[in-house]
Amino acid sequence: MARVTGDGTVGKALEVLDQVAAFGRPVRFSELLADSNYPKPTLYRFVQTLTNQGMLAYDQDRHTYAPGVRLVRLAHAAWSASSLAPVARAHIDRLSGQVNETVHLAQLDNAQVLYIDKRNATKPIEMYSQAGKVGPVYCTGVGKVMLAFSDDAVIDAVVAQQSFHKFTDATLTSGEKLRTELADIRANGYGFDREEHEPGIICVAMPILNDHNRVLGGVSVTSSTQRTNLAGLELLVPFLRDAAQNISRDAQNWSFPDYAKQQSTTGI
Amino acid sequence: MARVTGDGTVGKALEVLDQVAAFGRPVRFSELLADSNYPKPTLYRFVQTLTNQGMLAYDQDRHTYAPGVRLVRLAHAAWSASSLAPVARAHIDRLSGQVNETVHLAQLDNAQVLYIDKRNATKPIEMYSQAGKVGPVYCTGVGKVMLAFSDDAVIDAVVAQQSFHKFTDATLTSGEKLRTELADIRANGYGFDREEHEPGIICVAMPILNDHNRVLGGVSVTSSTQRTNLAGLELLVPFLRDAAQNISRDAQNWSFPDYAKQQSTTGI
DNA sequence: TAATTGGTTTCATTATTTGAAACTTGGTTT
DNA sequence: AAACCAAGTTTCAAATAATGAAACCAATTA
Repeated sequence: MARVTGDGTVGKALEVLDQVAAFGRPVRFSELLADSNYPKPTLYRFVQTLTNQGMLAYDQDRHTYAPGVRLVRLAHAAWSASSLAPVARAHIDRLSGQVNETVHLAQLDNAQVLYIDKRNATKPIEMYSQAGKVGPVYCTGVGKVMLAFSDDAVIDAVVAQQSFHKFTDATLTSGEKLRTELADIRANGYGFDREEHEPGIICVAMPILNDHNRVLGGVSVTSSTQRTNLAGLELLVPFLRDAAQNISRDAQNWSFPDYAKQQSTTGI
Repeated sequence: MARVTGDGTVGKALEVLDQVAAFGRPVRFSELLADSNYPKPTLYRFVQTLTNQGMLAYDQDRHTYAPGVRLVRLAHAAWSASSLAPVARAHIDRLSGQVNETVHLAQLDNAQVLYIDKRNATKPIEMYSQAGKVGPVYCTGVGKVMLAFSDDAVIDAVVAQQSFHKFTDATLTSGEKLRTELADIRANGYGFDREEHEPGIICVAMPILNDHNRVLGGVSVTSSTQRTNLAGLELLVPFLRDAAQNISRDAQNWSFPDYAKQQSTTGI
């Protein structure tokens, strides 16, 4: 369930891919090697293969590797086929208008929160710069609500992988405290971020569940202690619930039937 | 150089990943199998591995596979580290304002044009729906200019992989014609799309070259025959050239020095 | 010119992948 | 309910690919 390093060669190669991505900048082979468990020729071949495959891009002038553009194409597919984003778009827009605050749509990726879409009440959308970002599970609203409604096995695995870094005074700093919070969230049906990640930043979050109560994702409304408070955010729960239910419904109705529109006209 | 199916197990697994992505919707295992060269257990294990790794997402209720969210995270890294987009952003914005037409930023991915960023003069940006899209090399402005300035080996490989589907009356329908056009483009320094992909849609495109004359990407300004004509677009070449040169300069200066800003504050 | 660093190739050993066949599971038909 | 069927999963010996120590090459640097 949780990602296991080492299903075969493929797993190792993808590990290397993650490693390159983690640098956040072009890296030289020697830097990767210094940072790697693999012996030189092994790492070398992985990097070669990934480059051949377009998953890494090699800069001949600088002798550096960076995540390749093939990923962008694949992500486009991921974003439009697998994620909730396209289905949720209209509902996120609507919610954003109703609450006039920042709205996030997220899914779980391994033991992390992955932000899939975002509406910033004021500024225009800066999608690619935000979608794809990851955050911690244990101290974000969406993270906690998604985890709260996951299977026990997933909860165990994810809790075990949290760092519990103390971002603020309110950060939950142990698996115990997190589990207590998760129970509260299950009881309530929604959850808060009480300045646990960033001082002054609060949010209310709602899980998106399918008919079998499986977690599809989460939505949240974020604000600051200057603009409102937890009680104020709680007033927005009905809007959040509506959005979550609508997204869930659409996500489930969508699926199979219509793929006539597979390839739209180029439009580019 | 060009992507070769079958560097080892990793190549095969990524091939399967592409296959799933190509469906553009969640697929069942049996559909993949019907569409695959691999025997059942082999394909099965690839799909398992990719799912374990988060590169595919399995829907337990529908028994379907779709590109996984891990790709979105990796693509975020790709987009911000490898692609020109972040560096080019400001220049694309500026160009868009100057010409008041749709502007595209693209790179080559294998034998395809991959759109990395876009500015739509009028409507607000719809990034995710556009960035990540792919188009043909032989009948788009950016495709042709990027190819024109590529190494001979790349040209040979890419030309060999083009379908030369006749989209319009103006579409170049053979490798010969394309090569002639590429020579013209090299002589001129820029190129056009003369309604070759879609009737009524024209564009002027400029390659983005580094100091060693290697192709980093391409920029283009698109319009319609209703709004202007090729001569009109040609007037915009100076703006395009400026943008391309500025992007190139920034792309080369950027790189190593500054990665203090590695992890920005959460900002989410 | 020697030494060093960064990158690439070789090759025998080792471990993994492979796929035909057999099996299980869940759903459908009679 | 029994028989059937299709979809998905596991087994296991043979075939293949991955591994990494060592050696090699190519630029720099001392």
